Amino acid sequence: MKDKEDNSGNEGMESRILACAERLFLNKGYNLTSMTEIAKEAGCTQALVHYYFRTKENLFSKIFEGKFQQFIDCIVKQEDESLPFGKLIEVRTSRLFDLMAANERLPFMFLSEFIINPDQRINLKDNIVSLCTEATSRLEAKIREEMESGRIRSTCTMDITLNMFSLVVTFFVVLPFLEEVGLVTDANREEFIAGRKQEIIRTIIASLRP
Amino acid sequence: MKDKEDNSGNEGMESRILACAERLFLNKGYNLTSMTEIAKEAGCTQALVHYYFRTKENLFSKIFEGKFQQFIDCIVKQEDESLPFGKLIEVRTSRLFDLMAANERLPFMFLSEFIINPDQRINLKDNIVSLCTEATSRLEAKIREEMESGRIRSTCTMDITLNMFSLVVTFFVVLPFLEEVGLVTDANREEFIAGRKQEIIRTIIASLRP
DNA sequence: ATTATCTATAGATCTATAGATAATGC
DNA sequence: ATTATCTATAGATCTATAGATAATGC
Repeated sequence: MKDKEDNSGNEGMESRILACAERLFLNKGYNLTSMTEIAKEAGCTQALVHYYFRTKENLFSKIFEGKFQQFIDCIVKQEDESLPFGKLIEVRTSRLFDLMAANERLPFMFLSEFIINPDQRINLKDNIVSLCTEATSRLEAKIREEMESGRIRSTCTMDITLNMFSLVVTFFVVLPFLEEVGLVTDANREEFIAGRKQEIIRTIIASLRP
Repeated sequence: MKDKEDNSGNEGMESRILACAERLFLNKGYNLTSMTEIAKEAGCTQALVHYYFRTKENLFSKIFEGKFQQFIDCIVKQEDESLPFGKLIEVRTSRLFDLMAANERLPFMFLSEFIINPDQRINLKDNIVSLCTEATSRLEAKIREEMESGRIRSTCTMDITLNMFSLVVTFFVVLPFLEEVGLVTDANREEFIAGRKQEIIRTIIASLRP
């Protein structure tokens, strides 16, 4: 009865706190966000935030792990294996791109929390390994097959995966810069993002031709 | 007489402090590094750090701007314009890659300081714009020429630049993960990095074929 | 009764500065 | 004399907790 986790309406302080904490952690990372600030945003006392989540660590973990799971689920989702190779790459890239578009601050959260404090906080190492294995294993066989039949140039799964990841994620990390600098405006934003998505897919596929 | 900035030997507390601060800021970002910690590492009192640099902000700016300038100088360096297009892309990518290899924590410093606090601290916007303009302008004409003569597929400077930047920078951001997870070890590290460098160049060039 | 919320406060930091003392260069 | 260094401390935060009070469900 306690874990409603509803979030949908304006029901209850607990979800208000969670929502505010999520937004703040995503925008400023763990260390720059204070319990006091979360409380102020949620409209309650800072003691109440501790009442619900005991420690800051706790609150952060809850949010981070939720986001991470969501990320995994999306990536690992079973795709149609019968698709031709090019289409498969396209579907996968497209899905990663959309996920990032819906969570633009996610990479920043990862960087600021996981890379800075490798030892500390969350132990997602195993999670990450299995994610990578899962994400690449089904691709691996297909890639080998394509290479052997000469339909793509010689390369490896790691490189293809890194290329996909690099192109998609960096775009969203760089986007705020482009906006601040005026290269992307409110008017052309949607179009710019859609265009870049197509270009990334085109780049990956074109780069694989023999 | 005061700004020796020698750094080479073990001469003087001031350079010791600068060196320690640089290392700490690069590894943990501005907010996670305290003056106390810098002092402790440098082997002096925290008051002394203030004596030399007055404020933390000051100390950080000095280091950050130095790094940024170094970055600009390296990117913008005049290359041989007479090189064939493919070679030019290769030289440019290679140079960016080597710069990153020599400053693996740089992207992190950028992210943690510039993206989190866009308004705050350093006003590098103009610097960045002129860097981008400078970096792409000389390429622009060449790209148009290649496209018109059909030697590369239809694309634009922005996309090529983003591709280069994404592939190179993300690799170094991801590298610590790959190490932690065991995919890259001390034994294969050098080889892995060199291999990835070649693959990135190959990817960019291959993706441009008509 | 139990659950949700507040006030108040202890205990850690951290930045910055004032003021004392040691080292150095004329 | 000037420059480099230290000790001590003021003043801001911040996390976490204790203890009081208001709201809610039987």
